[in-house]
Amino acid sequence: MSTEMAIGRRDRNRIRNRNEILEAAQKEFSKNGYHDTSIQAIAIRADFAVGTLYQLFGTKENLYRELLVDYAEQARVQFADALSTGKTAYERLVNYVRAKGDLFEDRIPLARLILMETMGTGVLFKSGPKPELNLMYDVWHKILADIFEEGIESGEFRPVDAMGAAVALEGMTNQFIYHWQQEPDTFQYDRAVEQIEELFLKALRT
Amino acid sequence: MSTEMAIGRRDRNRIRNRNEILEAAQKEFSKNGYHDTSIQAIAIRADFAVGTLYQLFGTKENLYRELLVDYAEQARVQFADALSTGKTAYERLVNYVRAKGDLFEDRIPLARLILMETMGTGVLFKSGPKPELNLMYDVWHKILADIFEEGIESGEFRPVDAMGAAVALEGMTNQFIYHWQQEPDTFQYDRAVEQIEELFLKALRT
Amino acid sequence: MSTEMAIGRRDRNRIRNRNEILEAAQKEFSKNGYHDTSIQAIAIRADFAVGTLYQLFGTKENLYRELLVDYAEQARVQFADALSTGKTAYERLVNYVRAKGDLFEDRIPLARLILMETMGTGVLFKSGPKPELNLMYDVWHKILADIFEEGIESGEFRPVDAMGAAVALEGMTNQFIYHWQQEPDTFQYDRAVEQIEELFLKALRT
Amino acid sequence: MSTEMAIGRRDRNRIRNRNEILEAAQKEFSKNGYHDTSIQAIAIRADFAVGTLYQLFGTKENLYRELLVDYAEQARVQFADALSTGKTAYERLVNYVRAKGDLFEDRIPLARLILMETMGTGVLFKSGPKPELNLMYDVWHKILADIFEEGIESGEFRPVDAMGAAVALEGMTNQFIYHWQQEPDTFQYDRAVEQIEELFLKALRT
DNA sequence: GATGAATGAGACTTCATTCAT
DNA sequence: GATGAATGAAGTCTCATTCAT
Repeated sequence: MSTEMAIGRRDRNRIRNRNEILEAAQKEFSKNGYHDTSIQAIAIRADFAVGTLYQLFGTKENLYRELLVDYAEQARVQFADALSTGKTAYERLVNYVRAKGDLFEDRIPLARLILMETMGTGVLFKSGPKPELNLMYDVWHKILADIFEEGIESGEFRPVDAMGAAVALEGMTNQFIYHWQQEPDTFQYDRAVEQIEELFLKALRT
Repeated sequence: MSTEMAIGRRDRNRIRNRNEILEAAQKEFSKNGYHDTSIQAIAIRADFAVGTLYQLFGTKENLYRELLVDYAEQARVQFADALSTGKTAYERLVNYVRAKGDLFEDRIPLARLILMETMGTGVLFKSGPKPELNLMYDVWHKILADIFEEGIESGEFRPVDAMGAAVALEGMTNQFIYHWQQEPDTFQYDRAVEQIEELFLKALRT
Repeated sequence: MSTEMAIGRRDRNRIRNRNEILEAAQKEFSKNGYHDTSIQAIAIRADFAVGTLYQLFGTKENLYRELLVDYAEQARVQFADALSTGKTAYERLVNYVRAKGDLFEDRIPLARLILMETMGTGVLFKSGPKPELNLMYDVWHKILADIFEEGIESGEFRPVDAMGAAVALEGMTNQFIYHWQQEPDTFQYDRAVEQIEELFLKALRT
Repeated sequence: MSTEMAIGRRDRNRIRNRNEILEAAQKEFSKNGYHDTSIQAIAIRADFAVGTLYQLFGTKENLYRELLVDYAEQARVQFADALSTGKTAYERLVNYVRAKGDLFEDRIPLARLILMETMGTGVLFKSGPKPELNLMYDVWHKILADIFEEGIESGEFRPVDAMGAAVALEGMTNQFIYHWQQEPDTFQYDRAVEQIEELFLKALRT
């Protein structure tokens, strides 16, 4: 009835295949990293022929990029949501930290890839600009800085450097997430949230 | 008479060659990362034959490992030094943060490699144990945690989770270093030190 | 009532499609040669699906063959026409040389393909017999030889080896055409015709 | 004793390998043409590993180019020799025609490649300038034209267009060589030489 | 001990061809 | 009849590693 229903079988198939391939790619790339993952391996896991991956994604690098961009978009949406939920800046930031943990929990295998790319050590960073992925670094810093700024202006926070606070918060969450990945049995992310509050956020309040 | 004096021309040569090769390897690996650096490229830059590299290091992976272990040892020494300088835990931690920045400043090209490896996304983390490099992650966390513990026991710091504080501090410094690498013109690491004090360390004091 | 009148819409469509595809194929093959032209590229230019091309032509090689055969037939007709126009053998041969130039002028992009194939270096010559294209080589030599023979028998030409004369004439025209393609700005084919007369044909006359 | 004796074993090996590979490449390329010959096939015939071919020649196209350039140089030398032997321009040209036949007889498999490239339908002509191979087309025309010019100036030949005569002669020889390749049992190149004299060269004389 | 030519497994990518819709 | 997504064999090229000199 709607225009969206006009999406044909062809297109639906295409999208389904695309997603299945991205799913397989995510698992393989996360396991061994970009260079030690072959297109063959992804194709086998996805149960498609190599040619199909190339028809849909063009190059290995592009498949990888699409994977991260897909994920970055999801993240952006969820984080924006978290950051707009809560009365105070403090609450919003806690929600963000929690959402970041949730995202990684849902898609644990992607965690290493994301950390790698956001830390600037990844594949995509080598070749020129990568506007799609800026979301993951610059823009996130900026968005967080805005929340800190808000809190400062409303008198909720001490007058600190908002961008510095944003960088610090990002660093902490990343490191806690990494720590959590390394020792999933003895460390829960819930404790990370608590500690970030305790060690950092509370101290910002006036 | 001592065994050390027994180092002959042979061994001295070997060591000199080893260092020249590691120097070249550092430059090449830092430029393009592990996978996009070939042994032949390193050999050319070092002005040795590939066979010589294989005689001294066995495999490409091992050459890379030795490089990082070398660096990790330097870092360990410098950090241990910084962490034992200063009267209070607070001062020692500030010295550590400063020393970390200095280390990266001295050897900027290695920075990406280190960040990559310490974030767990590097080559060496893939396969099995990597005790030498734990220095770079686990052990550092532990050493920092000990300092926080000291500060807590002496009443200098609030009774927080010491390991949590260590993780948080590592995360912050890494992120500031990364930020600094990205925007070397507008951001000085000195400001990072100040902000880490302002946002984090001061708030720990009783 | 006749079978020819029985050509229905179906068949007319089929022929129209066939021609559109051949047109596109000609452009693509001429641009990049046989091996560097893909069926998909032809399909896109012709605005048909690849499946349609395969339904009509079976294989890539066959599509190519049909293209050349089509062209060869056109050429045969035009050359036969030229060779039967003119009172003397001399005139007929001049007409032929002119017609050959005209043909290449009309369909310049095909020129390289034809030269390639007639020089025996093309795709179709590789595998076994290729009777359709003999038109383009053996048969042409023979037809020309017949004209020379006629001229000799009628006393118009000296008693030379007719086949040798035919081969020589073909070689000259091909080389002039090639020369002309290489330097279209400074060399006109009209001059080629004059020179072939001057250097070769006139000398044959008694 | 001479400096040439200073060529070491290494270099001698390298040159021998190079030649063996070129030999194998010549056979394979001549059999199936550039595109239908794989580096694998050449490597197997030459009894080297693929990597060795790549170490010595860089790319497939370059291996092919070297092959033709090597050959072109041989040809240039032999033709220059033939063209400088003989008292009259007529004799020199006959010597050239004969030398051309000899060259092709010695290295029959290369004939198709050479014709293909000199006719401008080959692989190397697609991508920009190819100065090395100009020897095979432009320069040869020019050199021949100079001989005709000489003959004209000395009064030995009629005052015809020298470049036209050169083009005509090249075309004839090429076509006779091709004809000869096609029917090696019934047609000897000796007859080609005679006929070129009879049909073309003699008629130029005053 | 040093050398570097030789190796060959394996990676990415293309594209002629098929076949279910 | 027409479509074009899917296929997978095959090709080019790289590079870690070896070993005869």
